[in-house]
Amino acid sequence: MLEARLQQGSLLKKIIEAIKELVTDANFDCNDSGIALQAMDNSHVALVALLLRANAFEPYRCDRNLSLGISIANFAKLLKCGANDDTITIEADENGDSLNLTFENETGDRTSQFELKLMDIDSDHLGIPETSYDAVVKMSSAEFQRICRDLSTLSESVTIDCTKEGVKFQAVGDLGAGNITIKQGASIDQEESTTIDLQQNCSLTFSLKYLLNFTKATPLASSVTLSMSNEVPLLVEYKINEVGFVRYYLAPKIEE
Amino acid sequence: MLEARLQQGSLLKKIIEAIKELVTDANFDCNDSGIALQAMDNSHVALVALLLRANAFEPYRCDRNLSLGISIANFAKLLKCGANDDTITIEADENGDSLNLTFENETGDRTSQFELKLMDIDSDHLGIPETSYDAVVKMSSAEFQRICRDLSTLSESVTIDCTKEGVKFQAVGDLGAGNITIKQGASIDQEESTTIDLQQNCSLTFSLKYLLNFTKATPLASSVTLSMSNEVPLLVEYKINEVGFVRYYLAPKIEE
DNA sequence: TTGTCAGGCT
DNA sequence: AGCCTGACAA
Repeated sequence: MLEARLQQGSLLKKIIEAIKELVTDANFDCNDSGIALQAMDNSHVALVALLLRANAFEPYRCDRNLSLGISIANFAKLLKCGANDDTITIEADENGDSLNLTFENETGDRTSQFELKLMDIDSDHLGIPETSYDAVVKMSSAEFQRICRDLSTLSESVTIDCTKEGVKFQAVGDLGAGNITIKQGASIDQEESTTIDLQQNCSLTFSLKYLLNFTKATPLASSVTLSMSNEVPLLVEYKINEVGFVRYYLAPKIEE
Repeated sequence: MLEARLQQGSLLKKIIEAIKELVTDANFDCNDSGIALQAMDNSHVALVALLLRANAFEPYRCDRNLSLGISIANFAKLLKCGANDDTITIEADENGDSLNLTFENETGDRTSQFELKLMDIDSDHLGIPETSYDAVVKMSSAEFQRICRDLSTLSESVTIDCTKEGVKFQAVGDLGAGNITIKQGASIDQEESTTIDLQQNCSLTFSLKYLLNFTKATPLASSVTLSMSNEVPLLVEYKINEVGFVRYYLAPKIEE
């Protein structure tokens, strides 16, 4: 039996929007500490990890571990049936063949209930090692999105170089070439300011199509963290205040 | 060697937006007095002339005359990679096979560089005679845009009549007919006020498709000047404060 | 390629 | 506050 009530329903909507393009079906693993999801994207190139801590909900109740196989696309459809400032409650009972969604508006004079059929999903549960990275860049999520969007007009892929001076995004294409350099900590605004935690310079190349996809999570956080080591998958993390995170992993393109 | 730095980058973006629909490739002629462009539109019906004076830039440096063959479409793409309040620097070196674009944000913690490949373009350099016109109408650019937009729902072409009383725009089409008359000096606001400098009444008919295209320059100036003489191409001019102008020329339709 | 939706600008 | 442009999904 799971019961989880989320005051800020828009949060769940945004989270599902942030992953639905990449993952069509996935297991939501629920236990008393919260709800987690881990899944390879449809083309088995990227990996998505999501955590919603129990204390994000009020109340939160989960008697025993449950793995809810959810069609993300259908879940997203049902979530659109709730208004942004509705409270959302999700419930699953013991037999676990369906998920109940309840929307309540602020004044409490409207209640909507939806039932989502659950499915059996083979979980390719990859253990993700908690690595330490050579470079950890924290920057404005909007700026990261803008950079990915701009550079994708030039090329399919971007090379990210991290040095003490800053982080440089480069793309080369038919109509020309472009690079964008962000210096560390120049901005005064704390949230917007870029910080670079550098153990070692690194240079990696990634598919812009995937990065652009990751930036669907931009509405969830004002900043994003890019963690890199040479020849190791990039970690792109959006921390959601007091709630949890959405993380994306993407392997670098290998130099030929 | 050309180096030109424009504080208000949005200006260049707007200028290119104002001409890109008409002209896909054109030579930018640079000398020590500034940057100029003259080109027939793709269908060789209209003519576009652009001037950016050297003093619009700070600094401006152009050692020797250069003719930069630019794909306007690609230039526009790269310009979109800069934010509106970025400073833009354009540079071209001696061999002139590429143009460098640099964007810097206000705080200076982000620098973006883009390289645009140049091309060889045959310039059909038409000398434009500095005529004196029978009627010169200065009016609100927004109002002119609105008139063109409204009348193009009625017809393909508009007839403009200038008399002492004012300027009348007429269109006749299948669903009916319409005309809009602007009287001289009706508005109090100086910039918005319409003035008509009339030597002789005139009446000319133009393609609305082209006029509508010219009004892409509306964001560049609050007023527009229409200069007309019977059976002579119309001159539509947007003066850009302290910077230069965008001019469009369009031959009238001939009465059958 | 078209229609819908969100964000930015005037 | 309204209009317009750009982005995103079907």
